[in-house]
Parts: sequence; structure tokens; C-alpha cells
Amino acid sequence: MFNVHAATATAPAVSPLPSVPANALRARPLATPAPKRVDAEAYQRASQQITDTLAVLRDTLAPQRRVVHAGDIVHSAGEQFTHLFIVNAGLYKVINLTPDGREQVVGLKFRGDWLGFDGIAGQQYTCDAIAMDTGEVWMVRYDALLASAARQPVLMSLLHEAMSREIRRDRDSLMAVCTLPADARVADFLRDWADSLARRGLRTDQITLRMTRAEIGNYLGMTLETVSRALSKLAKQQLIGFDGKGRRDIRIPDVAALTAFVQDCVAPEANGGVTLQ
Amino acid sequence: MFNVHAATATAPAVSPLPSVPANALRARPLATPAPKRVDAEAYQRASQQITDTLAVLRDTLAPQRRVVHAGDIVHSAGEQFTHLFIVNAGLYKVINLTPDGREQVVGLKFRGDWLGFDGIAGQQYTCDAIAMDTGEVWMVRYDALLASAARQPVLMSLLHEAMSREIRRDRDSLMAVCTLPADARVADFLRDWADSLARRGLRTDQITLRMTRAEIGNYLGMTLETVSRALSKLAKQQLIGFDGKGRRDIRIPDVAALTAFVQDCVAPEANGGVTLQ
DNA sequence: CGGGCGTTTGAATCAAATCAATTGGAGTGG
DNA sequence: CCACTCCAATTGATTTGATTCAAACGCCCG
Repeated sequence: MFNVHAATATAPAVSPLPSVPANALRARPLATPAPKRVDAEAYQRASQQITDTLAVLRDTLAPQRRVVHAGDIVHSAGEQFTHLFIVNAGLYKVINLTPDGREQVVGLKFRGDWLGFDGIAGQQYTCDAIAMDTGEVWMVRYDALLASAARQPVLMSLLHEAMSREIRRDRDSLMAVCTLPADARVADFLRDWADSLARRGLRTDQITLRMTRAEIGNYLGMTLETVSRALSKLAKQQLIGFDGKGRRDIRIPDVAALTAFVQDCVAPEANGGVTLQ
Repeated sequence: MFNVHAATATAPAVSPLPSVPANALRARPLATPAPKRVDAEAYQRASQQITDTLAVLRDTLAPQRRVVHAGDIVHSAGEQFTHLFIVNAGLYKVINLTPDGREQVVGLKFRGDWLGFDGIAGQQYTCDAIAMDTGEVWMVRYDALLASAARQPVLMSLLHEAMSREIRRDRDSLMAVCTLPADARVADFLRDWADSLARRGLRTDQITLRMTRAEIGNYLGMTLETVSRALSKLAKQQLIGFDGKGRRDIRIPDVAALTAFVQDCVAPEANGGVTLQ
């Protein structure tokens, strides 16, 4: 893990394509600490956008609503693909399975996310989607969705954007697993969770993980002991705090500090920060 | 890495949903060595399907063709999203970037794959797609594609299936990185590559990696030295062989043996195989 | 022929997994 | 209410797999 070797060690190769230089993005200065108010506005906008999107879907599709409780299976691997599911409320884990018996949490879904995209290609779902809490999903027959979308282009856009976002997010997960050490991965996981909540207009200073350490570890590619140690370390540095009786309620006083911690793991000497071990 | 702790340690929770039991798929016997002829037929069918799909896309979209050479940039992160790209020939790497400067190969694309899905959501690409060899991509304006697809539903299906496949594949990558030790990951990488070739009607006993060890390692989340060691180990066990002058032409006498090697890494004692170290 | 790059291989080090012991709640039943 | 069990979580000791550091080799190309 934590590979420092360069990835793109290929020849410069003058490109005939009408595109910006390969390293246009890399050339920009690192660390982009945007002002806090802008973030707050952006989050509020994102939250409103999710609400609006759900309203459109509800009004144009009149989806079948289904209330779920912790442990309920929304769809499972091997099952015939018929529906896509839109998360209106609750929290869901997506579990992938391999023929040889390995299984892993490969995604977590919140309000506004969709479930079941993996089923489109092969006519059957290739993973389990399980509710981790009481919630509500909207069921939409895929063929009905296509029919509606043919008449209402906005529906098609929403669908494509949701799939596109999922592809992006999966890639980010892969990157986190491949390029961050265990501590940073846990920190990034919490940061990401808080961010997901923020973009849905929820408070981020207090999050409730509805997962065991084993599940978190499975998601992040490490053992439960390593997760526990990482959390303890973050707590010792005051980056997180444990609230309530159990150790699943986590307080995040400053999300930006978590981000900084991740940064520091990536480039320890770059930042002038004191590495208080 | 190589987490053995159970992921789904949640309460059984009787589900009101009309779905198969959670562990219906897991209960089935492991190891599914399908007869070889069936595989060959399936591969041929897959190959024909890709060819047919490309023919449909060519005929209905009349896409702009673009010849590329090794190192050419198909699209790059930050660039305005306008086109999707369909790979007609060649091999491409997809490189993801983070604001803090990390970069990673997050995907490899072959004939029939699409490029650029990540750009749909935010109106700009979030990664670089770079040709690793001479090839040809077909450029399709996204808005034009939507317009055509509105009239030709088959186009829409092809698009959605391609996106769905990508989501699946990304999840499988994540699983390989999270649940397999380094040696197995390299073996799985080669097996997957051979499989990709086979499904495109190409020979699999002889593959040419157009990547450095550093790039392979970056893709698989390990260092170049570890990749090299893993390859040497596989070669020592006759699972692969080095052809030609350089060490990038790899001969795979028996793809099934590679699969068995991966299996054996996952469940060493389960299989009655002799663990010839 | 010599320099540069990619690759291999060995030895030392380190981060994370494994093994093991203990703590702490939540739930159950006397 | 308390004793009991069960499971999640923490923490420590040890092992191990992968990284890091280092050296050498082979190939391509000027």
C-alpha cells in the first residue's frame, strides 16, 4: 500500500487531440482551502438539488414506495433485475460477492442515491443492497423508467447523472484504498461520511455509524483491529470524539481538520504542520 | 489487507421484501469449473456481441473517428465534458487524480468499452484517458447521442449497459484490491486481462502488457518491486512465462491455472491442492 | 560504447495482520 | 435488581507480508 511511484511515466507524446495539456490540472497549486461560507452555500445548494430531484422523480414516475428496516434486503445478488431503487430515506450498504466466496462492502448509499445500476447489464443484480436503518426506497421498473424518460428528457438526465456519479465515487474509493495508509483511510471515510451528510443538509458534527468495526474494516480493506486503533488515534488527537454510551456515535468538531490529517499522511513534510504523533 | 472478518454481521432481521434469502447465493457450492467448450462458445458470443454493438453504433451515430497513438490523451481531467468515446481499437488507461496530488490508474479499456462517463455528472471529466497503443476511438457528442437514442431505443440500452458494466467492473477492482494478497492480485490482473482479450476474440496465450511495472503496481495498489516479485513467483510456478526479449510479453499457458492460484490464495486449506511454494 | 530507463533481486525495515487477553454494554432470565 | 451470557470494541504482543533501500542487470537508442 501507499505507493509513491509515479503512475504516468509514459512518453510525453505530442497529442493531436484538441484537449488541454495532460498536466494542466496537476500544475495548479495544491491545497484549496475554500472559504467556509462558500462551502456552506454549496452544501445548501446540493441539499436543495437532491430534494428537487426527488420531487421530480416522485411527480413524474409515481414510484412505488417501500419502507424498510435495518437488515432488510432491497435487492440481492443473482436476483432477476427488474427495478431500480431511489433512496428517499435511510442508509444502505452494497455488498459485492465473488464466486469464490469473498464478500465486501463496496458502497454506502444515502438519500438521493440510486440502487441497482449493476443489474442493467446482465439482467440480474450482482450484489446485495441492505438497509442499515429504517428508511424508504422508491421502486421504479426499469422498463417503465425508460418509457417515461423517452417522453421526459429530464428523467434521462437524472438517471445518467446518478450513474456517472456512481462511477466517479467508485473510482475515488479505489483511490483511497490504494493510496492511503490505514489511519488516513479511516479519517477519509469519516470525512466522506460527514460530507455526504452535509450535502444532504444534515448536521455533520455528530454522526452515527450504523456499522460494526468489522464492517468498516471490510469496506476500507483492513481488519477491525486496525479500524479500532485508527479511531483511537484520531480521538487522541482530538480530531474526533466519542459521544454517547456506545462507541458508534462519533463527534467531528472540525471536518477540515480531518481533511488536513489525510493530506498530512500523503505529504508529511510538505505541510509545515507539526506532526504531533 | 486480506481481511478475513465477516462483513455482514448484522441481525438476521426478517425481511418483508419479496426477495430471495440473503445468503441464497453464498450457500451454493464453491468452485464452478465450467466445461471448456462452453467457455469458448461464450467467448465467441461475447466477441460477436461487441462487434455487433460497434456496428450498430457506427451505423446509427456515424461517429467521428479518431486515430490515436501511444501517449495520446483522449480526454483529460478538468476539461469540459462534451463527448463520450467508444473504443474501436487499442488499449487505454484511465487515470484518476485527487486535489492533493495523488494519481492512480483506475481502469483499463479495450475495444467496445466507453470512455468519459465520469464527465456526465459535473459537466467535466474527472480523469485522464490515455491511449497506450495505436488505436481508434469514436467520438460521440453526448447531446447528439441523447437525441439519437430518443429515436432509437437500442442506443439507449447500449449506453446504459456500458455504464452498468463499468460500475460492476469498478466494484470488482475494489474487491480484488481489498481482499487479495499481492501475488493473487497480480495473478488476477493477468487473468482478467486474458479474459478481456478472450471476450474480444483475441488469443490469450500471449499477452503484451503495454505498461511498466510501476504502472501495474499503481493500478493494483502495490509497489513496482512487489509486482516484479509476484511475476517472478508466478513464472517459477510455470503459471506464466516470459516470451520475447523484453519482460512485457507474457505467455499464459493455462488461464484456469491462474484462477486456481487466486482461489488457493483465498482459501489455502479448502482446496486439496498441493501448495508448492 | 556508454547513458538512461525498466526490471530483477536481496536485505532491512515497517505497517498492518494475527493472535490473544480484557473491557464494556445490551439483553436475558432467575 | 443482579448475575449471567453474548457480542462489540479496545489494547497489547507478536508475526508476517509488503515496502523501502540498495545494488546489479539487461535492453534500447543515440
